[in-house]
Amino acid sequence: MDTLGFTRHDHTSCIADAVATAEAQCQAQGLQLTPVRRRALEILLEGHRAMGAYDMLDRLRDDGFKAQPPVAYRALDFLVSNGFAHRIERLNAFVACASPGAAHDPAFLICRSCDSVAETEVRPTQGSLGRAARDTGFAIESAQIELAGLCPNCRADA
Amino acid sequence: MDTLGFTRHDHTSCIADAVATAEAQCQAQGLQLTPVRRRALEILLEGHRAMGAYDMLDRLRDDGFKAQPPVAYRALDFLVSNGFAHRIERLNAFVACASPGAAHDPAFLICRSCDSVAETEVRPTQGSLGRAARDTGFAIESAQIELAGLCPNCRADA
DNA sequence: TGCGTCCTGTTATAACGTAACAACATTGAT
DNA sequence: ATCAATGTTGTTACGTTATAACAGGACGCA
Repeated sequence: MDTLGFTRHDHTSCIADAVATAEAQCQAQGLQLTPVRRRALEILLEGHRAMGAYDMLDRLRDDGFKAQPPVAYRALDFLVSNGFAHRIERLNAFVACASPGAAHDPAFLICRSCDSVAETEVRPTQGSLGRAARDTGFAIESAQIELAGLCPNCRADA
Repeated sequence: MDTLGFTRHDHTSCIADAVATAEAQCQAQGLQLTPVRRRALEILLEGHRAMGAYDMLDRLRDDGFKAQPPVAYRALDFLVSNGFAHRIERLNAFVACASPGAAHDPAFLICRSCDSVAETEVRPTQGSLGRAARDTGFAIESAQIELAGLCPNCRADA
């Protein structure tokens, strides 16, 4: 069980590593990490923070991309569907994945004060949730677990 | 651990009971279960099914309410903030609460085929989630757990 | 009566998301 | 070499979801 996102770390290399992982994985799977997609990933990685599609759009425009909404949504869809990012439903927003490449059922710890997001693993079919699903005959296909609260940094401020 | 929503039951009395519970609770807490709010609750209760705010709006209009979007959103906000309904983030939609009156951290089993929703209890601060949160110093304030899949009825059809 | 509070009615607009089509590049088959 | 298939981007236009802001009505209460 690994939790990232609220802790200090070497952020420059954290970005570089994540981009390199994405590159390698795209290479291996015949996916194209095009300039917009790559830049979108970098932008997400800059903060471990949820970012809306229109904020992403603005950032892409700042970088000189000709960007209408579909451009941002397509880049984000690519990142999400290939496991490089996740969508945070509660915020209508997106975060970079903390462990790209590894298949996982993520759960998110979302700070209501600074929107930073930490990601942790979960096995939804185990424990009480899985039991409840089995009891009713429900077949779980995907889980979305979002916990809201205060991150350690914002707790310290308050 | 109780799971409702996919099972056969006496639906007429299920609606009546839920409305009665809401009435009693409003009485007790000095809340006003006004006509729009009451009707909105009844509409949600008709199916154990997620319903969008604009669908609710249409239903209210059919019933003769003069309704613009804020009317539906206000009624739904009232129901949600007093525990008579829940918001399903994943669907931008709402369901009636399966155990109104009881304080609870709900988890939802959402059928991707028919949008019906079952509700089950969960204690997010226990188990691996709680452990992960404590390890990082994150203070959980609310949890939102949504499992998507196939309900028993839709499984049988397929 | 006049004040405060809560609720509703209404207008307008913000925020989020997508359908659909045109243009271009890459690849692979013939 | 050329053609078709596929995948990506650029663009317009629109659909869906949600809220700000203000006016007016109902009710309780000093």
